[in-house]
Amino acid sequence: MSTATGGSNQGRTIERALDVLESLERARGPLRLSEIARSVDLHLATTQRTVNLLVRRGYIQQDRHGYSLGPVALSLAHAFVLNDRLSTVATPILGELSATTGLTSSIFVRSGDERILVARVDGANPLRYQFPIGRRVPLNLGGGKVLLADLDAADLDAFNERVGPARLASGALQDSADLAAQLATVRRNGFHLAQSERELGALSLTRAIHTESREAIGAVNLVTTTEHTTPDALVALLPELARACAAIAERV
Amino acid sequence: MSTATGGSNQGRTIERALDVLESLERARGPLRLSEIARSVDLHLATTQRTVNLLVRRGYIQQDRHGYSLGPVALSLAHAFVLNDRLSTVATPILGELSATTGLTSSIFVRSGDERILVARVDGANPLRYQFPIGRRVPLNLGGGKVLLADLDAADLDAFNERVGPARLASGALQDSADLAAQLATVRRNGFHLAQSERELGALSLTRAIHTESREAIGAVNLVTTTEHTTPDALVALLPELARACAAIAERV
DNA sequence: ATCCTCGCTATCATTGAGTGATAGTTAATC
DNA sequence: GATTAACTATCACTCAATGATAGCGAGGAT
Repeated sequence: MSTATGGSNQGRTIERALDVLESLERARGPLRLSEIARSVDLHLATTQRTVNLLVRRGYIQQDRHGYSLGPVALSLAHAFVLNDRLSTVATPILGELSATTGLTSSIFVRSGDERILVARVDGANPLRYQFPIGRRVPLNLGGGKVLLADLDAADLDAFNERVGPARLASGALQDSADLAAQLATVRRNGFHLAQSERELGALSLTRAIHTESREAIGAVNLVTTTEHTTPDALVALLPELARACAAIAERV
Repeated sequence: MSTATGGSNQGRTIERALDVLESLERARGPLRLSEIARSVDLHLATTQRTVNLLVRRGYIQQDRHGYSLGPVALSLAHAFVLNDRLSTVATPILGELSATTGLTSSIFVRSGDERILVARVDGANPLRYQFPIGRRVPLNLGGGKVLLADLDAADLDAFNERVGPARLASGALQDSADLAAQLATVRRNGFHLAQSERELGALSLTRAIHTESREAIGAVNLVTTTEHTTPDALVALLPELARACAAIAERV
């Protein structure tokens, strides 16, 4: 339940404050002080001091139902969007990509053991389900795999250890052998084609953005549904996708 | 330069981490470690530990030019937008308000000694200048005054002491007597009409959202320009504005 | 009325986590 | 190849964070 730095011992205070913030991020409604304390496994007194400080600074707000994230979250995001090189460079390129393909395109980056959607441009055919900016999504599900492909065996094992197997939209679990096989395919092809992984009927084509030094700094995604397109037709758009990735890598 | 908790001594560690975050929020580009240290007045070693921790957690990212805010800012904002009662309740009401008036409407809340734009709906006549969601704006400039109107003399003095006089778009300073007079007008009229305060040629009509207990939880804003509307015509929209505020207060 | 429970706040002795001075490393620049 | 810049690592000291406990106020139940 907790992001739990466990009993670890360095940077404890700040780490705990971030745990509190993220417990509110995950919550689907206001939390009581005691609920926060429980979810991050902190003493009530410690939680109280931390929460009150974050309230004073606007990171948390309180109403009669409890505590939730405060408006400063918006300020940070606003500043991020203004300054972030990758998202400012990528947005117009996603615009072209969506214009030429007619599909929704998006870009995401790795953050810890998840990925975060950083920018999105909707295509002509709007999607039924939402994929909103800022959302945290598993790395080992759908297009996230292109960001795992470069991990060596030890790092991948450690990753699997930390996050466990992903559950597909079908309900099936994706074990580590499945994942390893798909990562090999990604390495061979340079892209990932996802069919009903995150969402039933969803179809996505994803490619990593590599710098000159082969480091993946993010990935670009084309999303559609089986109703609109066939897998083969989507893969046929790979050159467009690759061009967008190259253009972003060049300008970032 | 620093948000400086000064030499104060409680919650120091977390407060310093937030200072670091907000120094990057204010920065108009990547900052070097030493620049962060200077701007928040911290020892380099302390800054380094803090920054590295925030990098590990995704709140800060590093590139060859230095440090800037990380993508987790987006995740927090995403969660805020999903959960915040006020903004979810207000958005459709702003939609109606903008539809009937044809103007851009927005809602902001107080956060510390500033206000933060929480939601906005554009009108038929798009504005030349941007007023983006998440932006921090002075409380003592433009519509922000409706959130200061209920302060007693001592609190207002303390506020003026902390933030100093606002500078109007004309370049003139607004001293504490100016401010006090305008706050009295706000109390009498129940709204504030701003003419070229934040931006030359801008015209805005603002009203606070009061709960049953008379507490102001935010404010609603109608913005236009002198080219499109006269002050009198804008004030004539006050009933619409008041209705929106009442509707929000009722449902929040 | 009286007794609980719940949600939050306040106090305070203990101690170990954060601090900051210093030295080290890497990489670029002249 | 010397010099600067940017960041990292180490470590003894001490002060700030900690957590146990007590307190307060509001709302319900008996």
